[in-house]
Amino acid sequence: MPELPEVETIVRALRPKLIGRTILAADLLWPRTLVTPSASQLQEAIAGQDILAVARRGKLIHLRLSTFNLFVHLRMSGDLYIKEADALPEKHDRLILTLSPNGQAKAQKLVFDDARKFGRAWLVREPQEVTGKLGPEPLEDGFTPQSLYAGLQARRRQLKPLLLDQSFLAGLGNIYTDEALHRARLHPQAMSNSIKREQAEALWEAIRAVLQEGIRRNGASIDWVYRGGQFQNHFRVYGREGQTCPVCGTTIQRTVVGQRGTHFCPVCQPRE
DNA sequence: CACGTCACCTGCGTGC
DNA sequence: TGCACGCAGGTGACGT
Repeated sequence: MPELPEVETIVRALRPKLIGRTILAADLLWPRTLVTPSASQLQEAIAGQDILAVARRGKLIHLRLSTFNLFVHLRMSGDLYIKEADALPEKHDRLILTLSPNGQAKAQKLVFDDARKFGRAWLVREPQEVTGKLGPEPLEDGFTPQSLYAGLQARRRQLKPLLLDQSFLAGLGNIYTDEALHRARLHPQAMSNSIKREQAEALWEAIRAVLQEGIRRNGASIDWVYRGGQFQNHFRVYGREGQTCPVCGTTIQRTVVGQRGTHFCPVCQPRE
């Protein structure tokens, strides 16, 4: 489900409900969900931790706690939401955190739900332990047309796998990469070091535009997991194989690049 | 360093 | 209805 805009949407929804509350207990239902610490150390470490801030780094959800930092990566099918404490456990619940009551609100719990079990959580002292290898945030000031151009020149890789590499840029996934490349009129398999300065500028602009539009529409919901987003109704290429390009009317093609389904317009995005 | 392949998992849609 | 198959928003560990 989630790329940067979907994670940002979840973070914005959770932030006002979580800040100022205390985690009372943890219940780990699928042990591999927790990378660190060990399941036996989790309870003692997390009980009594206050939630000071709720943030996002790339696709990671970051809860800043009194003395620890909790990170959650939703991977393919994860979701994170608040339920009433007396709600029945569901089939795909993997980690449940009991929250202190919030004013007159009833006791609640923060649930990490993940059908495919790819999602992961970390409870660490230092954020760097989890975020250390991530590339720049595409919507922050450190990411500029110049830095993107320099990064592209420094590598010799196909554009799509490079943009999916979280150490190159943090937050793009399969959908937003296809959408950004289409907006920038670049072929997914163009080599990064062949990109001209003005093309890099167009790509920078396209990346920011698709992410901002995704956030504005509360993300994309394209399967049974995520709810509420509208961006899926505005895809130009993703999932539109056989339909027409909204720019030129050509039939959108689907191919496979780096094991990922890849959608593009052969006219707007010529291979050259 | 770049790339291909597999592994991790479950569930849904399609076609026979 | 059942069943096999392909596909899925992500990443990490391999081998070449």
